[in-house]
Amino acid sequence: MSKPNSDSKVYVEIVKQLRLLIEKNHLKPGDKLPSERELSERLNVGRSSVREGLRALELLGLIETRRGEGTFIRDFEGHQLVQLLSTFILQDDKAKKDIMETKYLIEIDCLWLNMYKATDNELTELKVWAETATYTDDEFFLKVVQYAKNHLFLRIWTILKDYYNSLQIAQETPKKTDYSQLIEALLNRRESEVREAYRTLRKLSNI
Amino acid sequence: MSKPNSDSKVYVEIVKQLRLLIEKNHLKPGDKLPSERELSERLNVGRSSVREGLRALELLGLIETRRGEGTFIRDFEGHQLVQLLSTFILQDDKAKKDIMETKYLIEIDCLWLNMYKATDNELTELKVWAETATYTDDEFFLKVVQYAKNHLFLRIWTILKDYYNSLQIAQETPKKTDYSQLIEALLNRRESEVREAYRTLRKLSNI
DNA sequence: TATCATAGGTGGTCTGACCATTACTCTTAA
DNA sequence: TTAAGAGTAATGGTCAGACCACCTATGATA
Repeated sequence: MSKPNSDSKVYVEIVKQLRLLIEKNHLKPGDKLPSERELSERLNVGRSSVREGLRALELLGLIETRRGEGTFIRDFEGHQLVQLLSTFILQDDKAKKDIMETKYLIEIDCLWLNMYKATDNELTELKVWAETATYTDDEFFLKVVQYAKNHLFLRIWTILKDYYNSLQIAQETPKKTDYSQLIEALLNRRESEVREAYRTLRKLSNI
Repeated sequence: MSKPNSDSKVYVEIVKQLRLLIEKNHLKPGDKLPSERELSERLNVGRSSVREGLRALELLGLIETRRGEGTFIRDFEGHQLVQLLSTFILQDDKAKKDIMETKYLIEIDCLWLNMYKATDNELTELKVWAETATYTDDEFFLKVVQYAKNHLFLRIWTILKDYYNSLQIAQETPKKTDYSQLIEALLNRRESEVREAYRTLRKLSNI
């Protein structure tokens, strides 16, 4: 290691060096990293230390290793991370409640945004789909969130959804009429009606 | 490893086993994990593999290791998750509108949560503070978000706030009366009143 | 030219060794 | 009896070397 920088652990230094290497060489997802042995030599550290760093990055979903081939930069979508963290973090009930609560409120936010942003055409189209097609709850609300036309909400909701599903909460599937009524309320552009429809769909007492 | 389960890598199995161990023994943040050598023996794997798993968890902020002492579960109530998620939530979405919109809606969500969760005492205390102390808008809403008692919202809002501030949006500072009226509305537990007060404070036409 | 066996490179894992730091234990002195 | 100290055990940190399993490219052979 060029700069052990006193007390920092070697594997952390490896991670930093790898980041620099990626940045310097403009490496993109799919590109190959140097082999473990080469990194070990170039950085003047043991191969096991290199591996500790690589394994951490792999668990984060930032790289991908294929035996016999090498280590590659990954096009990370984050699902790996979500899965892993959820199993650790979601142990206490408080966190579970937070996730449910947040997901619900953001769904309502997106419904609200729909009232102002979605066109009648879009909503009508959505309604037809909701009444004819077969879909999961996630698929329905994905459309709702998409129509809200806010990329941030889309991203946040997507992550929340993954966490939420990993909770394995027993829950009745809403009826088809619940969904179409919700959209009907959106078409009427009546906030209270929308909230009421959502409450019914999710079987919530308040909100 | 009792069940190598075909192709899964050993260090991933280690991570799983550790999770089970934590769950089974009801280990809390601060508690000590078995030593690397003991884990290596108990799970019948090499110590280096154990270390790969532990290092990954450490980089995620889930555990903490102290040389000479041992490995401990960390209080991951905290920021590690946010940090990691934020990098890919907000990496290229700099759309001003989205950030503003999301921040406002989440602030309203938190206000709403306050109506149900915050005690009269808390709100009164907050009101006194709002009328006497000097504070920034961020500081005020930080308290609001905190009183909402939802860590997820707290994390999301904190990130949004930073991005929002980096946008350098010209905006009038709300008056002190705006803040106290908002809290007054919370104390009355009237949703419409709260929304109206927030609208006034942010000088928004709708929402 | 097409096919296939071989060798070399790569990650995956284990073992054993040594160091630095901390915790523990037991002796010794006040 | 108690407090201080020295010595020992345990722990994480790191390295080196050895295999193995797998993939790829090379090159010889049919």
